[in-house]
Amino acid sequence: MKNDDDKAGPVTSLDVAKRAGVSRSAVSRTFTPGASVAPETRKKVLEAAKDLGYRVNQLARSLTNKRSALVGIVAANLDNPFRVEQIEQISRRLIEQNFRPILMPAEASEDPSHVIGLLLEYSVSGVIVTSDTPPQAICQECVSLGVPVVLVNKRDIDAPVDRVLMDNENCGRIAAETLLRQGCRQLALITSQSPSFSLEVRQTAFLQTVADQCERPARVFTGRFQNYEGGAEAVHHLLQSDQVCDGIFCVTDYMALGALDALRMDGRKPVPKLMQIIGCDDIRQAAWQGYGLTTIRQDTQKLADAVVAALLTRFANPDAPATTRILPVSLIERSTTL
Amino acid sequence: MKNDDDKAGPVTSLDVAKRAGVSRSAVSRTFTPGASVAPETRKKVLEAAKDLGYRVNQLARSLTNKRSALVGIVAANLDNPFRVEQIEQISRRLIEQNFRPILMPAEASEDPSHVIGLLLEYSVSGVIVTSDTPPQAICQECVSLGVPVVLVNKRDIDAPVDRVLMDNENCGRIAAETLLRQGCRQLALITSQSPSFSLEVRQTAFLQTVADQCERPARVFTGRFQNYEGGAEAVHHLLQSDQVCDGIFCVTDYMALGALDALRMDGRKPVPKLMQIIGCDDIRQAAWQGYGLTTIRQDTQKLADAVVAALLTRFANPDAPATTRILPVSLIERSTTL
DNA sequence: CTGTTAGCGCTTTCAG
DNA sequence: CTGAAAGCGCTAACAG
Repeated sequence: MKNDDDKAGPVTSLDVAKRAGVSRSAVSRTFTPGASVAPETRKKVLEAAKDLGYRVNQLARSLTNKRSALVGIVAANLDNPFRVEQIEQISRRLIEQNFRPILMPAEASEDPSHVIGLLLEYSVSGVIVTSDTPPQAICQECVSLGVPVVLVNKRDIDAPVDRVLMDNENCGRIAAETLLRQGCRQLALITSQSPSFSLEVRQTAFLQTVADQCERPARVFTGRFQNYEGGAEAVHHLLQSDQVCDGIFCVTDYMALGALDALRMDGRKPVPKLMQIIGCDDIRQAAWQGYGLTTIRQDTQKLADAVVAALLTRFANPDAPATTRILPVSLIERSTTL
Repeated sequence: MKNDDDKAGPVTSLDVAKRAGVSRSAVSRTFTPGASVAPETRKKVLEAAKDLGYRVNQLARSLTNKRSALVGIVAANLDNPFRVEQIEQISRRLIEQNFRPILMPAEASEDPSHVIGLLLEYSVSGVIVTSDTPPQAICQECVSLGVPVVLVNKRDIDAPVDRVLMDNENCGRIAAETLLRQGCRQLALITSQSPSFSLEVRQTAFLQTVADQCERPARVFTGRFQNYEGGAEAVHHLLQSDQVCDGIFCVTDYMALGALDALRMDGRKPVPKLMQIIGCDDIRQAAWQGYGLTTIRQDTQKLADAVVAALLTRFANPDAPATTRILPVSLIERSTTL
């Protein structure tokens, strides 16, 4: 039933107004949730809009509102399946709440400032950072522009930004306690040479727990990168060292899979018989038949909920003090532990 | 050196103009690539802008330009690492070209129309679809609104939209020829019960090539889903069938990994000795030590380049006939073939 | 090269 | 509840 006007191009609220025989304001109100329009008027407008194929121009709307429904997501390390799960869940929640996520993949090393600047030009109403912790300066700038920043699994910072973390400390603790409970006598920690904040916390908690509950301190082996290859590399160091070891905590599943494969390839230390291994994150690959990795799960859905909740709360109350949400983790036992 | 005015809020071009002692137009021109401004003026403007912390409001700019730099990416199946690589590369290219990608994860099954509608409200200047082929109606609508659509690895459609495909036909052919060349006598095809367009083409080409070059036709086994579990499921069917078979083509690496693990778990058909297997896509996991999957590679960087090129070309020439870009593929031999 | 003027499409007071 | 009018921040035509 589309009635092409003479002039092509997108249909505006004025077109709809004319056809419905009302004013632009009436049209606007019809499409503004919670505005007062007579049911009669509303009906006429809706009908005209449908006939014409009208769509609100959100850009124009944002211009007056001073706030768009655009939200930036700054993400690095998309090769790690865990990161992907995070951003997928976050995007979905955002869209459910009628936001539109702008995805900004960032180099792992690169300073997120630049990318955040790019977002600011688009009047995003919020920025979610899952890459490196952005410098304080840019956070301050966002805040002073009224753009909330939510940091996911990032270090604390001296700026009023909200954070969502999973309970990294507990990850390390649970890993250590589980391995010891399963009878391991000499533990090892596998991590990356330049650990991010989360990894650092996991490491420290693990090492501390081992120190507290076991006579032998855990040994530490590292790979250059926080990925599959890094895990394999660390295992090579471990095997070369010829030191006794019967239980490993890998700070991420992504590294753990590399470690596990390297261990199996080598063959001297069958898992879990002579070597037990626990990862962290519960990426889908951990559950694959070929791996069956025991790990510590964090629920990316809950994480996404928390992130979006943080954002919404902040919109409602821009001047509230910065908050930190810590999400619980749980052990998932599969076949790499006894 | 930020000079807070009395009135807070974002700095506008007028603020900069005043401070630099010029008109708003001069400011606008300074920030418009390829506009003519006297170097002197430009300098003054830039300085004032920096002092004030000015940022162009792209939303306002888009409103006059009638075209934003927003580009929608509609993606499903983000659990498949290959999809993730695609969208990561595409996002990066887009950002390099100063676009901003809006990520719309879609349910695999769901009709992309709705999601595209959400994008249209934001005056996106293009839509890239890697999920299911959207219905013709919505494509028509995009086109008539001047919003180019680029389909990635999707079926052709009766609407003027550009497509980027990899050479799926060659994938199937190469797989068949390679397996036969390596001495396989009885081939099998593993695919999903409801194959997407790409998979269908790969299947058909594989089956056809086998029919042409081998006396025994290939057998087909399917899993319910196009994923790891689906691959494993198909292998179970294959093993249960008790039919002879010494070479498998899996239509995606993602399925192939599940197939490989199931085969190893079972143990009766060691790979590659008694069973050779070839996947397709070359996801990173295929190269993992634990898998070493022989596969057919498509270069996601080239794909991203082609997608963005299609978009740019279309901007330059909106009325050109629809194009299809087909990207070459190549065999990567690892350890699941002899 | 520069400033003035007139909108882009929408929302939002403010009277009626 | 409704319409008229003003303006969000920017750019594009046009004279100068």
